[in-house]
Amino acid sequence: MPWYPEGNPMADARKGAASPTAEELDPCDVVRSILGRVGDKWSAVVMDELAAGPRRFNELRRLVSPITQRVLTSTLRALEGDGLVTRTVHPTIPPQVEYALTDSGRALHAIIKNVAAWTDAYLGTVHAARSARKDSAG
Amino acid sequence: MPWYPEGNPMADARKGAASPTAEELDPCDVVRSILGRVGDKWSAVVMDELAAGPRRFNELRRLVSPITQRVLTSTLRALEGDGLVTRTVHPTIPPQVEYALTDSGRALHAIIKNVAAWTDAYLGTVHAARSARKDSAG
DNA sequence: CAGGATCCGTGGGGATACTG
DNA sequence: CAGTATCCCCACGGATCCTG
Repeated sequence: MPWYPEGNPMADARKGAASPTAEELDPCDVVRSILGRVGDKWSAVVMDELAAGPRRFNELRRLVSPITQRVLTSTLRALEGDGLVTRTVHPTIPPQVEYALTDSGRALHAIIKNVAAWTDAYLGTVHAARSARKDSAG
Repeated sequence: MPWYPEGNPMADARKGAASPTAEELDPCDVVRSILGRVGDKWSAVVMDELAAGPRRFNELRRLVSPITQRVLTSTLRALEGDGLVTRTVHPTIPPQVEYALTDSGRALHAIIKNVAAWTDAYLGTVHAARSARKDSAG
């Protein structure tokens, strides 16, 4: 039994098109959006850094290296929007904002680590396949 | 210890920019590319269908519903290029092509199912976070 | 049946400048 | 410090037509 819709997977789940009442919301769409989230360019890296403990914005910016400030912001907003990270503002001067993983974020991060383990196990297979592809392509 | 590079994650790993000699290839880049793969719009769905058994092209096309032929082709090529699925051509008339998961593909699919399980467990959390976001936005 | 070739719109993401 | 605002590029994905 598939976890994705028969007719229109994902659709505009990330835009919240029809705003269903949570119980009507298809888990399939959520799975797809979550896969898309951890599959985007930086979310997984950010989560992995946050797994070590709460971090501040520019701290993350440095840890996640060549990420742009604009992209880091939108990445964090997206993660926050799915309840994977929390954003805590300390009203000091200068402002201090701390980002941290939630329980769900931590659980999802564990799965990401499984992908890392998978890569460790199948690195040879992947590389062989890529080489073969390169081989037949010229 | 992070599974991604400090300086330049992903980079152009998917293009095979410098064609490293397999041992020099950073596993980190591979993790990112794999996450990107299962995070794209259709790969996970295709793999889930293939998990039930080998399928032919147009068979998949119907199962994965509104996917375009062009996109299904490129998705399958990408999966094949990473050694996640095999493509077997039977020289009949009309031509018959069968796609199937490899061992690594099956293992990766298992992880994807974990994400589905995660979603099942945290669906409420995710929805609550999304509602809250919607709440403060509108 | 299983694609290849072509055209095109959308938006993810990079660079840069500015602000409370 | 922690963002917001703008501009821009191009890869992803959709639509359509054509073929061995």
